[in-house]
Amino acid sequence: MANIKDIAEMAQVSSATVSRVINNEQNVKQETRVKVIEAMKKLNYIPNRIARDMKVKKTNSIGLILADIINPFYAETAKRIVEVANENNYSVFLFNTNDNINQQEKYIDILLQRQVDGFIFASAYWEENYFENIVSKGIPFVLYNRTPYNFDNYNYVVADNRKGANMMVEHLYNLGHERIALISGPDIYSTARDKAAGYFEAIKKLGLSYRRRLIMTGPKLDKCAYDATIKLLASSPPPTAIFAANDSMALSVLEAVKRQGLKIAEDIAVVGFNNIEIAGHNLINLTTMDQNKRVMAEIAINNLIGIISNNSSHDKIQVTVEPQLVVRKTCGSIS
Amino acid sequence: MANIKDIAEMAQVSSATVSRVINNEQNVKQETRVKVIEAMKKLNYIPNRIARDMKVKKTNSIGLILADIINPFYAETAKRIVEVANENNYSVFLFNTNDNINQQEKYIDILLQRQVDGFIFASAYWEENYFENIVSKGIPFVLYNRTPYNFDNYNYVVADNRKGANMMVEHLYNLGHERIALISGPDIYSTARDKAAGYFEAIKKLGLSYRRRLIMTGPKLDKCAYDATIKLLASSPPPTAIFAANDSMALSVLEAVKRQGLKIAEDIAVVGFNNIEIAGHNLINLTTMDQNKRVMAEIAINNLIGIISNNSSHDKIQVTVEPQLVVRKTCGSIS
DNA sequence: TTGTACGCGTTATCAT
DNA sequence: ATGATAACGCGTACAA
Repeated sequence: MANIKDIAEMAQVSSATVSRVINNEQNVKQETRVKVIEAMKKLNYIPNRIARDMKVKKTNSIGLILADIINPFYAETAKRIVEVANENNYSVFLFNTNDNINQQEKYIDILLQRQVDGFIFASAYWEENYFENIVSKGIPFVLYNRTPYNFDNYNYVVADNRKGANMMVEHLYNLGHERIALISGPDIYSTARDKAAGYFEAIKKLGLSYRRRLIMTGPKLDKCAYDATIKLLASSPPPTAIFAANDSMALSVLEAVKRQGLKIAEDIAVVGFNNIEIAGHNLINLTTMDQNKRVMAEIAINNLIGIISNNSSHDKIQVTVEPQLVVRKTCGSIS
Repeated sequence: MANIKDIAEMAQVSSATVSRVINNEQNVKQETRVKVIEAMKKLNYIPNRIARDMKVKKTNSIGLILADIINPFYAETAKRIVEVANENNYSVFLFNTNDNINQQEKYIDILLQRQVDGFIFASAYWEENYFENIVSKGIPFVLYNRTPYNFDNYNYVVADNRKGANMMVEHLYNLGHERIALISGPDIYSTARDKAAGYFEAIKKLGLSYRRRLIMTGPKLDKCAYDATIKLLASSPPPTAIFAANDSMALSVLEAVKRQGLKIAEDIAVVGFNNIEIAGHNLINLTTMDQNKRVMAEIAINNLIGIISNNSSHDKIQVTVEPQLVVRKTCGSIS
């Protein structure tokens, strides 16, 4: 592997000059520039980026830690984040916590050692205390989608889940539903908390009676959503609508409803949250809340890069994106 | 940011000793070890991994370049690759070519500069010449799923797409179909070529007549599959079965069939390839070929890591995994 | 068991 | 416009 000195030797210049042409600096004679470039070609030279990074103390790399890349919601945001990062000459390390609460801290440590310039967390738990640790190191990060319980001082890009859930319940109410069940993730996710809060808010606002029986939460999400649905359908009186806190869970709900021989929409309304791509498929037609993932992802990555380059950690990025109701067919229509 | 010297100073030892405790070497007195560890804690020390990497000439990082993380097929393999890599103390850089043929080479160059220890390519095009360039640099890589036209000397993990397609056509034939359409990606993907080859092989073997009209290929995949289906259904006589070269396309085919008011399975059989998770959903029930992505991904990453650590680039990893027919409902049943 | 000294491949400073 | 050289933070002989 040729290095900068080999090039210098072959081109009969100093390594400083070679460095100049590598970095496209202008103060170098055209003639010597071509000499150097030829030498680089001849030796198949590849600049050693980590040596450079060590010197300039910047790696142009970021860490993306997310909950589950299988979930289309995360896949869609990961795609956009990686794209925009690359366009700006950043590379991204991908980590997948698989919602395993112990991985997070380990991955952060690895990324810190690797000297990343910043983080995006799409995997935060409600109770988390080590973000302070990161800010104390002065390395910027933005929380995506989920937040820990105390995040007023952090950068974040989230959806207004409380409002979205509220709107969704109201939509179901307007369709004539009064027994609306909620199937949500566990409280360790801020998204689950906020959606539950919005749900209760709406229940109260609309004067619907609160039924503990209709609230299902659990850690295994998809698998849990299926089981929860079976239970709900067996209860009496059963709910007339089921609100799943995300589309992946809603898919499981649909599956359970069908398996029980009930007609979706007709016998029971089902709605989700996220608007993942498959939700719009005409074999699914899931009514859901769109989060504009593409825009959310862009805001997150662009601002992270902005903070990194300006080093102005003064202005916090705190964005709450309004979700939008997407009415399809699983919720049925006004009779 | 504290460095190894700061620790050495505070702990009243040499930096060499600090290095020893960082790397958990045994030849250091317990007493001094704790002194050092305390100093590290006190100064909130984080070892600078890129300085270490430069010294030892190994980064424990790999590059994963894939075609489209949105496609569940790639998402599912990416997840497993990242998981196994992490378990083995490797970090992975993720790049998404979005099937843009120009990105690939650029990303390879970036990864090379970043001194990755190896690559996994799940995005190769049929015509590609720069892999030789990488082998000449001695850095190992494995081709995943797709291959370029000349890959006998490379490591690869692929499915037997030819055989899989052949089996699928035969399955449809056994169900009574004789006009079987193929909707496939363009020939720049080895997977598309191989599936087409298997399709023709079966057509011939079964004595079915070849109809040019029934073969649709195109670059835009999903969108193209939808349009192709519309055309196929309008042709006369229309096919009685449509074989889509992957599940994502099959989903679009299903969508088009439904939109045309036809009954899936009853009026026309539809089958896919990949067995992505949603294919098993009981609102979809897509008949498809399972590729055992989890195992394929494990083979790829484990072997890559093996090659890296053994440095024995002698034994090539060349694995072709047998796909397995998964019969669900979109293909209909024997009447 | 510990310390000294050098090198990894760059960039940056200061000369010239 | 170019060169000499000192960092960057760490590992690793080699010596002690």
